[in-house]
Amino acid sequence: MGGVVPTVHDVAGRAGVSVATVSRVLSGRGYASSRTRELVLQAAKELDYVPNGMARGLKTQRSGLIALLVPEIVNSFYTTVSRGVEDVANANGLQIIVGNTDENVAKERAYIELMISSQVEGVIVAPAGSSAETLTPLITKNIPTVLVDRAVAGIATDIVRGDGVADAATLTRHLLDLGHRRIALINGHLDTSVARDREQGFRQAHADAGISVHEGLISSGTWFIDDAHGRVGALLDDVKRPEAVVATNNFMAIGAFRALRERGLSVPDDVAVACFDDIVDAAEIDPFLTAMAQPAYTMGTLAMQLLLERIAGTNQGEPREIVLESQLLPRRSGGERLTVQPGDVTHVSTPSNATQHERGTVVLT
Amino acid sequence: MGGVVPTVHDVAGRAGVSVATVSRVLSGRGYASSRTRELVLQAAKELDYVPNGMARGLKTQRSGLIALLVPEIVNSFYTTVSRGVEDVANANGLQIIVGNTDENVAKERAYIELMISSQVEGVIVAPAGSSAETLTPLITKNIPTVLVDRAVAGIATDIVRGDGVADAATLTRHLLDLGHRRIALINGHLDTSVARDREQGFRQAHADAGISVHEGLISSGTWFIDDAHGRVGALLDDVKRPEAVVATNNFMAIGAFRALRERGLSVPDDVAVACFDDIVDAAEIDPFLTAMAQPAYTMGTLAMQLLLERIAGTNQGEPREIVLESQLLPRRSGGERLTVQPGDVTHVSTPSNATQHERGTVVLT
DNA sequence: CTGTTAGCGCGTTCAC
DNA sequence: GTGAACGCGCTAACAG
Repeated sequence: MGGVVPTVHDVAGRAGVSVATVSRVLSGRGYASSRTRELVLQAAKELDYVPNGMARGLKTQRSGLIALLVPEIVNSFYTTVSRGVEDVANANGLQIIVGNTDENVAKERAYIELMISSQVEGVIVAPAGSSAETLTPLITKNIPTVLVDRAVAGIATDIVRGDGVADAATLTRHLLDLGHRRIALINGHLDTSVARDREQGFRQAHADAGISVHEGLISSGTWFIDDAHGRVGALLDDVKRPEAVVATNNFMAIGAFRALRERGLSVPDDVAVACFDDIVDAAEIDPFLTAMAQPAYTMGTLAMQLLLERIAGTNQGEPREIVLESQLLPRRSGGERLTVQPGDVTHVSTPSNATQHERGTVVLT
Repeated sequence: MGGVVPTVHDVAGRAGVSVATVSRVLSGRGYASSRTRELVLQAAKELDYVPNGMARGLKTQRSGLIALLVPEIVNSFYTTVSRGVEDVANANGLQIIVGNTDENVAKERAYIELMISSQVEGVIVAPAGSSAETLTPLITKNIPTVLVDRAVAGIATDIVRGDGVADAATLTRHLLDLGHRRIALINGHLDTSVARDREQGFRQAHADAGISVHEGLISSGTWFIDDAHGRVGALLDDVKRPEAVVATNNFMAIGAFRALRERGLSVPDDVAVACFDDIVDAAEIDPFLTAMAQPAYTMGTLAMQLLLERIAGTNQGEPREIVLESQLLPRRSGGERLTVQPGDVTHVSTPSNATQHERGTVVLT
């Protein structure tokens, strides 16, 4: 049982050639007679030789690695984004390494250090905070960086995101149109651009409709289930409970459902619920939750494509911003009176492929 | 600005000391006067110095990296496993890099090469196939390896898995008890140990009850949504459709629901459905889908703990096998006549923590 | 077409 | 307490 990992020297010795020849044959670059080539390949296979990526990377200054930093890997929105990133990366001979920052700036900072240390060739990040400080090491070191989902003030890089203001306005208007008036907004951390944008859109839809928002029904906090659970619970225990709840991400909607279920309240009869980012798995089983679905997979693929151009140097221009359209998926939790017909596009298909509602128009800014 | 990544030399120059001193200070090993220490730290901070992991790894023969290979990263079962792995790894100063094999042996092989090349210190893998061949490079190179979820004949390593036979028997018995007789088994790839085990349990439950299985209702194929969708569809279009469908993973249940929805059939009135591996997000919104929930998070943490012992050399003994108990979550899709009370444990909580039903007894074999 | 050699950035002896 | 020098495994010049 081996135990010792073979190196180029071992292969060279076995094939009776020099290390340089081995390197040339295996990396495909440089000349080699078909006979020696054969010899080397044979020896490499016999030894089960795998090149040491560290040594190679140290020499070539290339790692073939792309870093992806997401705030919450168990959230299907981000797994779908990551599939998009991965598919494009792999198609271009790059591997991705995923870091889960847990919405935690300190963890994010640690990951960025690790990524720099790993000599990744580029980074795609959905930032946990609003501070540019965490990301600056990437900028000063000229490591190609692309943001997804969330913008950060003071960081001028390519970014692929949704239109938080417009999306929130659309979703809110949808609820207003359904007759709801006391609408709660369970928002994420105001540190993030999306949270601020979505609150703005929420207010705007009210203003446009000439309806005043209920300030007491607006709250912000973390993006997590538990936090939303607590906040919605408090609202429900109040004398005048909200008629509808808008959660600014899918996890917070789950928190809302938990609070409702605990109190024996039913959706949408007692309280309507709608949220951002579809929960595909749930919708597959029962298309119930009304959601503003961002094109997660497409976000990932586009972010990776932008990154590729930066890495290759194809594009050295000004930072680009791609704003993708979301799609309103009116189902039943909002109190819709629509009857869903079999075959209706009220749910999305396998997240490993671009989905129907992901044909959002690309708006370049 | 910058653009050039600083090295030990830059730090040394700025601090007016030698590279050796810089290395000693920053790695914490070796002596240094508090004055020079100060100088070095200062210079490093000013330059935003981050050590080159490749160079360091090349020298120390340590990467601080753990590889995790899963067949399908968008499947919540595996994301939950990966959270478990990550939490334990991080607590021990290790980072994980995740590879998505897509149930594809070739992709798995490529990833394993990459992982070896990356000099990972250990590997946790849910194998895509039944062949030991893909994994042997890890064994011959003495890279600590732990399997999760799926066993592979001929690979003698630590493994953490569920009890496929018992779990399938329990779930099947549950459906039989509810009165279903024509039960379809939509199985995954028989290449994998779990698929074989689950079929065995399915048959056993029938035998125990003195009821014969309907061979025409048993099928196997890939673990993917689309495949299950097609197979269930064919069954439904048959003259005598099944009364119940057991999907051997959560994704295949989704495929079943798709086929049912297309045909306007309702669950459980027209056809009952149950599956392996809970879909937590869906259950949070509505605890509907009856499932045999494996303790995914715990699987991840235990696998990582076993791996840590192998890496540290604490345990050099025989391969261990940890078999975790699953929990039957009888909800409504199976045709249960239970009325679910608010507060009932019919769903699980945040997957980033060990959940209630994950208190499975640990059975050591 | 092939072998010798230098050096990527770091940690680590060993002298001083 | 500190610096000079070597080598981890690999690739890229340069000779031959």
